[in-house]
Formats: sequence, structure tokens, C-alpha cells
Amino acid sequence: MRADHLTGSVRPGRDPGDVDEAVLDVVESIPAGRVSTYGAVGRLVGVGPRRVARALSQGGAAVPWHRVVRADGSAAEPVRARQLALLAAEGVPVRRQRVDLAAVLWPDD
DNA sequence: AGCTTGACGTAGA
DNA sequence: GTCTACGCCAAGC
Repeated sequence: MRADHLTGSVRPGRDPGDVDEAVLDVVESIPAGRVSTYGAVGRLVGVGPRRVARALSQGGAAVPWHRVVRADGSAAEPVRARQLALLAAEGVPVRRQRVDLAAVLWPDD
């Protein structure tokens, strides 16, 4: 349980921590060799894409964050080079710094 | 309290 | 095909 000691208490339904947890859980479930997008993950979890990005920048170290790219297949700038390298190492088709989402987008089936 | 920033997305030029 | 503008939503100052 979350002891929200001081900060404006918790509201029923979804605590921020739970949302982040849900996002990380989805990202963790992305199969190797497949790639998803911030928007797709956000849709599965029920939050906006920026919330997904925020969650990854925060606790992405614990999940395969490199399997999440932008809607157009490009990688976020702060991690661009590293992400593309990791994806290429998994056999993900990358064309001129953009992932071929048509081939590896998850979920798609 | 308001303003700025950010691992985004979509639409229009 | 690329670039710009605007919307979203939460965190940080």
C-alpha cells in the first residue's frame, strides 16, 4: 500500500504510481524482435502517449524500453543512437534511423 | 496560483 | 518526403 504521507492525498481509481506500473508492465510484455509505440502502449493502458514517455524516462531502466518508439518509427532523441543499436541487435529492420513498424509493430495480431 | 518543459501524436503547409 | 503548429497531460520551478 502506498503511504501518501503528505502530498495532496490519493484519489480512488488510479494512483499515478499504478499507472506507471501498468505502463512498465505492458512494455515488459513486448516480445523480442517486435516494437511498439508510445501511443499504442498508452492506448492499452488508458493514458496519453506523453504519460508513457514520462513513465519510461522515470523507470524505463527496468524494462525493454528500446522496444518503444515514436508513431513514425523514429527514436526519441535522448536515446536515439542507443535504441536503434539495441533494436538492430534484436534483428529489427531499421531503415535510415526509422524502424519498419509495418513489419514489427506490436500488437498487430 | 501560473509558466515552462518534455523518451508524443496528428493535421496542415 | 520534410517542417511547423497545436493539443495533451503531468512534473518541475
